[in-house]
Amino acid sequence: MPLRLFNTYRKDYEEFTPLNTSKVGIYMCGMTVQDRPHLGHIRTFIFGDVFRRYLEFRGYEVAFIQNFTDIDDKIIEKSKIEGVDWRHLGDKNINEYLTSAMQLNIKPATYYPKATQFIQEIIETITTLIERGFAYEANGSVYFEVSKFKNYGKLSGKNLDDLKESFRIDPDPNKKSPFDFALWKAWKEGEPYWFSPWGRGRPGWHIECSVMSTHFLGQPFDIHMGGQDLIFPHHEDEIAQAESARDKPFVKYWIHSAPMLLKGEKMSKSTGLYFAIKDLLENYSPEAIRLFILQKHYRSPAEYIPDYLEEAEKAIERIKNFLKASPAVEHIGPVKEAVIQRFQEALDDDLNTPRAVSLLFDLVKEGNQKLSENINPHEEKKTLLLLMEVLGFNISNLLMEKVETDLIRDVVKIILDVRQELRKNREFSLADRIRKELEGIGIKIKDTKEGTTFEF
RNA sequence: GGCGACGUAGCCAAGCGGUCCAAGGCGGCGGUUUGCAAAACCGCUAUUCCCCGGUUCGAAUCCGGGCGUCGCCUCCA
Repeated sequence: MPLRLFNTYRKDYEEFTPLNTSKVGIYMCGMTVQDRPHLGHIRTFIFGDVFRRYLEFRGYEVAFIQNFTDIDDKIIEKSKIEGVDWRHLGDKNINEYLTSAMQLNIKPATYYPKATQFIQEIIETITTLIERGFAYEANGSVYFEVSKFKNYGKLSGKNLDDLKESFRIDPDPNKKSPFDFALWKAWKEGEPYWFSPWGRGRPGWHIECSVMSTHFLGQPFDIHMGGQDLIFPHHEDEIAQAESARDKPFVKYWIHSAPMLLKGEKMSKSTGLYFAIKDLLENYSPEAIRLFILQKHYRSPAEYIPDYLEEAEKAIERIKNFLKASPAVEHIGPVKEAVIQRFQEALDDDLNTPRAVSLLFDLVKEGNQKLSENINPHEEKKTLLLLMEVLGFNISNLLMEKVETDLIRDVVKIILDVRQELRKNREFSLADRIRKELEGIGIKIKDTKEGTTFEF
């Protein structure tokens, strides 16, 4: 079965065939780090994570590059407002991302290049673009001349005439045309700078991605991912730069994920309308956040309200209950091939994670049925764990009990033993009171045929 | 104004020409189990897929026209 993906460049589904038979290169457009990572970013990155895991599951070796753009206008602006060094601001947000990503079980990238680590290569590429006649210098800045690149607008479906109609900002007087974009920005007092053939300055916003992606993955490379909001102008400009610098196609497949909405509006740094992922992780489990995201197709806009995370939390609870209620699985032993087949069909179909997720719950249901008939559901459980692994759920998290020490366990056991006596003597009101009070401090107990169980 | 996406049960969300008299999750209702709970199981919860036309033997699925929502066109995952 071929893997079918929606390629933004063709605006249609395409069968995935990597440039090299067994190796796949993915460049995930990461954050510009002027602000804290939020749910919208995480949605994109979790899809990237699942896509990568699925390719690995299918036997590909994946090089996954995710950048941090750590120098640009907004970072400088924001650091001035906050009165901190721009590097400090960037590092803070990068660390916040990496910590949250780890909690969310997002596989670490092969490399996390930063724009400031590639200034020399950026300068070289800009020099090439000038030499080849695609760029020009003006007052210490360098601009890409859009009219020189014949395919401009191909990715975003825009043409220069339409853009002309809709141009909304005052054109920079240094530019030959308002569509031209900066490759290098001349230094201004109080701003960070690097030395270049055009004087002091810093890179423009799009060039770092063209340079870093091809540095690690070559040109062309297989997959470039990111949010839909990057299609224009960011990715359009990346194509123009890379293809003009090297006369070679830039990227084979462009994969874009839809935005996270908040009260009907896009969650975004610029509006301040967002939920920082770190804050969310204080109230919800990483598994619930992942489930919530994967229950929607990556190309559909998704509304966020806290209730949805609550719902996902309950759904995760259902899976957890099954995992805890069923016996541990052996390493060897059969899995449900038919379910794995359907799982693959779902993900082969442009990464249809909602359909893939539904199989998880089918397995839980079948497994529970077996449990209630006293049959060991080892096949269901084994298959479930396998599928969850591919979807990036942290299995040990699901199986792990929360904060508890041996001492507390022993104390609770004593209490429950006494309660058991009360129940035997049919002193239910006292037994119920113990249950209720234990629940009040976060210890849930269940009376089953095999005895009373508890969890924190 | 230009370009694009979408509108499926109380809510979230798959399905994209027949196998759909429409997956899965949350919620609700009834039952089994339990001293009562919890968990779990069983059954029910969209005669219909925004509206109106059309194509077809057959449409949630294709086409046309409405209405509505969102994204991009300026920094954004």
